[in-house]
Amino acid sequence: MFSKTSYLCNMEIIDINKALANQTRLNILKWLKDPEANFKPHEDLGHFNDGVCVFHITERAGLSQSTISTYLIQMQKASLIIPTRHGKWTYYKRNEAVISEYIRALNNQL
Amino acid sequence: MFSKTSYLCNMEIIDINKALANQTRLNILKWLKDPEANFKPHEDLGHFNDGVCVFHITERAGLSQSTISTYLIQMQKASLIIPTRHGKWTYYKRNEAVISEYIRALNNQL
DNA sequence: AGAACATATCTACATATCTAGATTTAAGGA
DNA sequence: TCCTTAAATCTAGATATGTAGATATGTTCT
Repeated sequence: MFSKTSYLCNMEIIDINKALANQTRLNILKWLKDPEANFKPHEDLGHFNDGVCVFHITERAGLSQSTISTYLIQMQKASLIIPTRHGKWTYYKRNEAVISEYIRALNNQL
Repeated sequence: MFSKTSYLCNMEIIDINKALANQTRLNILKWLKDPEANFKPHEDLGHFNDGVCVFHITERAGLSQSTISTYLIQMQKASLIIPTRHGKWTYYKRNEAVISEYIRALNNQL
């Protein structure tokens, strides 16, 4: 049988390190840890269950919409965040399982 | 008073993430964890107290001497490794204090 | 001093990343 | 259906990274 924990392979760790090798992307991951503290409440949804929408992240980061969209997709490909579509908004939330597995992997391997 | 532990600032974490966003550099850091297992003994010195010389790391990595030298200097600038000159050889060993501080910082901040 | 060797630096080129404006796609509302 | 808005994709130029060959520097040996 397989263990319950998911192990990250080398390549995935490299992709995560690349994603976190940029101040804005690192900030985004930290901001998403506490959406209430870092973003204004989203009027149409009223909660942060699925994270924060691209528009608000763009606003907070101060870079262009296309740049932030590109960053978020890169972070999503590295499995750091999870997108959820609500109507015309895309919400991104942290993938806590992968983030803690990543830290555990560094602890063991580094 | 200041705490005894040294804290890594944001910029240093980014530099470490950049250094670790490459398979060869990540490998080098892991290899240096156990020089006996990963490198042949150095004839002229007979121990690994100061790590492993560039020549042996180059040999193990299979990239050019100039590439590995460049990588090692980048890792040193990110404080991940410490160079020691013995005659014509430069030995590099892990900077364990920074590495564990880095992991601790990720644990706290990520 | 001169030869030989280990490492660092310089130069160069290919590829990747950063970033934004323009365009396209998808969804909602008039 | 048409207009508006949010987000993704396309295009492009500036900058950074990956990587190696050539050269310079520092050290040891003869």
